[in-house]
Amino acid sequence: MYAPERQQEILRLARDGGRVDVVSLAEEFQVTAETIRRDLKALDRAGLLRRVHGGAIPAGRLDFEPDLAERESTAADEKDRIARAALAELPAEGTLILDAGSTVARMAAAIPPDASLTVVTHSLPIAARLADHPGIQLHIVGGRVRHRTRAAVDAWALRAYGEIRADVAVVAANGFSVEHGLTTPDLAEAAVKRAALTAARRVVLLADSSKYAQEHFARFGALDDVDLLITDTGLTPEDAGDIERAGTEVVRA
Amino acid sequence: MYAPERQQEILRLARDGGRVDVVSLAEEFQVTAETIRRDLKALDRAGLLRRVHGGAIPAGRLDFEPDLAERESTAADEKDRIARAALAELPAEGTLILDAGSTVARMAAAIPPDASLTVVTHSLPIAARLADHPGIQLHIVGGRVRHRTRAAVDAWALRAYGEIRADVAVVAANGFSVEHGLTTPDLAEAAVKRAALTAARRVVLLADSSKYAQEHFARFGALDDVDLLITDTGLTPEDAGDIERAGTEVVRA
DNA sequence: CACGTCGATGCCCGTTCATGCCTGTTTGAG
DNA sequence: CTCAAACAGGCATGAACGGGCATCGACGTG
Repeated sequence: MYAPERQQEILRLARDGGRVDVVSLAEEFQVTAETIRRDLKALDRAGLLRRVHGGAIPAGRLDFEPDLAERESTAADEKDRIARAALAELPAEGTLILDAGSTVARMAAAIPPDASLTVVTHSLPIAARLADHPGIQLHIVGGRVRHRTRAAVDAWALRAYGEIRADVAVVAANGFSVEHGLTTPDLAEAAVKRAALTAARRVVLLADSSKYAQEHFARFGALDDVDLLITDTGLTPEDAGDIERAGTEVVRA
Repeated sequence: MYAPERQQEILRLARDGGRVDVVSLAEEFQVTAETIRRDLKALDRAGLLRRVHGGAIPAGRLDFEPDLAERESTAADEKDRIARAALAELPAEGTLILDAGSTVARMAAAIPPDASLTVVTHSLPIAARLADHPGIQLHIVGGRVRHRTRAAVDAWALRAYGEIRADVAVVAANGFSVEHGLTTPDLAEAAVKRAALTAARRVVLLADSSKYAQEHFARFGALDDVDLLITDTGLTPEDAGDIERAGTEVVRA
């Protein structure tokens, strides 16, 4: 049996039974578990299956994105520390722009109940989290909602940010460096991020150290657009020094 | 059972029953409480559930009614029937405006996974629910978010609806009658509803029979702005007749 | 036909993941 | 205010994972 045949069959089994597991597939097709894993990985990349630990589930069967429901990764811990440190940078009252991103979301979730803020965001998860916060006047920025990030983008979002002026913007980036500035994989999202940080008097960037020196497709600003970078101790003091010389204050939480 | 499957099921149970608790989930799935806690934490981080001591409640509930035990569940039953009937009125493809409201939210949650639609909504819970639907191009309408209904209102929302034209709008009302039309308690919300139904070629009203002959503070349209009313069998045939004579088709689910 | 290439598969081994158990701390109901 | 239940964090364990390397057979070229 050829690999594509086997994968086809695996897909059928998965759709049929709602799930498959590596060990029984290996037994079934008389191959090793490694081979099955490679098959599942291929099907996962093709978007036909969703890989889970121990097996796979047909795509679309789960009505939420598991990559949003990130498990206990090691990064989660550092993101939490960054989020807590960021909290200290929030004004006691005033207006705040919150970018999309898991670290920002975590910070939003930790905003104390007695805070009194006006918050503007284009992130759906963050808005959902803050909607019932009694002290927060929430404004959602409209637009087309990207599936992967659940953030609003395009014309409505750009125009909305063009019409406001906030005290602080808390933004995230997939990559940042002194030379290439702030980057993210998606162009539409980059445009909104740029609009968001332009609309604020003070810009705070939350990014764990793994993002340093990364560059992605779309650039949305220079590092000196950022007034304060909050990151973790994974960033070397030398790198921190480079960034500070470029004019951005650095906090290593 | 894989962790994501279990989490999916927990989410379903939570949305279904309004709440879940750690101990019964642990029993139900034959795992320890620690594992359930980890699941709930993951779902909480993803913004799908709100963690509380002892369990969790679904994020973005429209109203936290004190006891949704019995009185709610009977109403829920009828709302579900209305929601299902409304589903049949959706175009196979095209653009759809969804108003805020629990019945509309139920309908949105029941949109089949193979649907291919463009959906515009100013309701945060509905947007959150549809954001990961693979076949739906979702647009969120921006604006100030009202705490009680978690819907966007005011200038941004009004302008957005003024700029679009949809095939169908599915709207809800707190009260409806032939004489006083469609009413709701909040003025700002009424303005958005009016803008939403003006932006659609066809207007479908979802309202259970308890809303009939009710009038609230803010009026956002006449009954003959509505092309089709979907309600439950609690509406008497005579009342239905009155409404149909006024030019609105009535479906009693 | 001989030889080199390449893709598929299997094997090995260090790493990660999911889960359970334990312990000290926090929470909230009475 | 008290106390049992719930929680968080640390640790242990076995299964699952994934990258690197070896093998094997199919294929193509000279």
